[in-house]
Amino acid sequence: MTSETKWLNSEESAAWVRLVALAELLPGALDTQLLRDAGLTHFEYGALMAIADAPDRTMRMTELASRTNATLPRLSHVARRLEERGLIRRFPCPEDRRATNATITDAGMQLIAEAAPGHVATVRETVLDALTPEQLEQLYAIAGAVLTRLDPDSRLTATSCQFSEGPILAHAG
Amino acid sequence: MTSETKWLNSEESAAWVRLVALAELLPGALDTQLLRDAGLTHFEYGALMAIADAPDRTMRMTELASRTNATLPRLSHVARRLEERGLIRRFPCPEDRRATNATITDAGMQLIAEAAPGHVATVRETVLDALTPEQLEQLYAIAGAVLTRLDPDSRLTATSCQFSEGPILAHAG
DNA sequence: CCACTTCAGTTGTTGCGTCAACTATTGCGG
DNA sequence: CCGCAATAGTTGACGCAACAACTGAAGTGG
Repeated sequence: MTSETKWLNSEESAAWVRLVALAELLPGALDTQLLRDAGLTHFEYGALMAIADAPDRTMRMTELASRTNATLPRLSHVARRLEERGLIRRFPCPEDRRATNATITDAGMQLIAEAAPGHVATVRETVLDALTPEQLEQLYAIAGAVLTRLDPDSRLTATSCQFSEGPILAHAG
Repeated sequence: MTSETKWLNSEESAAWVRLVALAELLPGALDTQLLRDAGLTHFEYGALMAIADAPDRTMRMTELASRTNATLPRLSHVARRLEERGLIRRFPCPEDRRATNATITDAGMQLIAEAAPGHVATVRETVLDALTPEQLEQLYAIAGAVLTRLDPDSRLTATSCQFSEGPILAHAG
C-alpha cells in the first residue's frame, strides 16, 4: 500500500505556493479594511449582505451558514454578537420551531450600505484590477473546479451561486 | 469626492464569490488533514519544511516569517509551541545578538517526513488533480498578480519564490 | 562616545473559530 | 402513537492569531 509519493514538480510547486500565500493573505486584507472602515469582519459583512439580499430581509441560520461557508456553531456565535450590536434580530421560525430566523435591522442595512463602497473598492484594488478579463474567467473556472473538490456535495452556495456583492445596496441606504 | 461606486458585474461577482469561498475553505481543509494525520497545522508544517530546506537546517525568525507569510508575533508563538514539542530548537544568533535562529530537530525532520506524503496527496486531490496543465499555469499567473497587490513590497517570499514542497524530504527520513 | 532611532524578537491580552456536548423539535418506522 | 433517529441551533471550553507594549541589541548622527 506504500504507493510511492508523487512529489510536486516545479510548476505544481510554484502554483501551489502562490495559492497558499493567496489564501493566507487575502482574508486578512479584507478584514483589515472592513474593520478599519466599518467595524465589521469580512465574514460579518458577508453574512449581513446575505440576509439583506433575502426575501423579507430574513433568512434561516442553516441557509445563512451555507451561503457564508460557515459551520453552524461559528455562525451562531457571530449572530449573537451581531444581535448584541443591534445589526440583526433573531426569532424562532413559526413553521419549524427548531429553526431560527435572522433579520437584518435598519441599523444593519445602513451599516453595510456605508461599508459597501469601500469594500468593493478594496476588492477591485487588490484583485479584480490585477486581472485581465480572460484571467477573470479563468479564475472563475479554476476556483469552481477546486470548490467541487473542497465541497463535493455542493452543500455550500458558492460552488454554484453567489450572494450579491453589488447594486442591491445602491438603493438600500 | 463621492466617486460613484462601480459595483461588480455578474462575471466579476461570480469569480469573486468563488475566490472568497476558496480562500475560506482551503486553509481549513489543509489543517484538518494534517492535524488528523500528523498533529500539525498547515502553518506549522510549512514552517518546519522551510527550516528543513534551509542550509544547516537553520533559519532566522525574520526570514522564516517572510517565507511563511506570517507576522513575527505569530511566528514567535508557534515557534515556542514547536520548541516545547521538541520539533525545533531556538538559540541566539552569534553574528547578531538581536536575532534568533531556529533549527529543526531530528524528531521534527522525522515528523514532516512522515507527514509529507499524506499532505501532498491532499494537495493533489483537492487542487492539482482538479486542474488542467493550462489552468495550473493560469493559476500561477493569477495568484502572482494578486500577490503583487497584497504584498506590494514583495516582503514575503511567495510572490517570487517557493519553499520546497517536494523531493527534499524523500531522503530526509 | 553618547543619545536616538531602528531592528529583532518576545510576551500578554483580547477576540474569533473549532470541537464536543447539550437541548429541543421534527420526522419516521413499527 | 410511541420510541428513536435526525435536524436545528445554542453553549462552553480550548487553541490560535492579531495587536500593542515591551526588552534588548545594533546602527547612526552629532
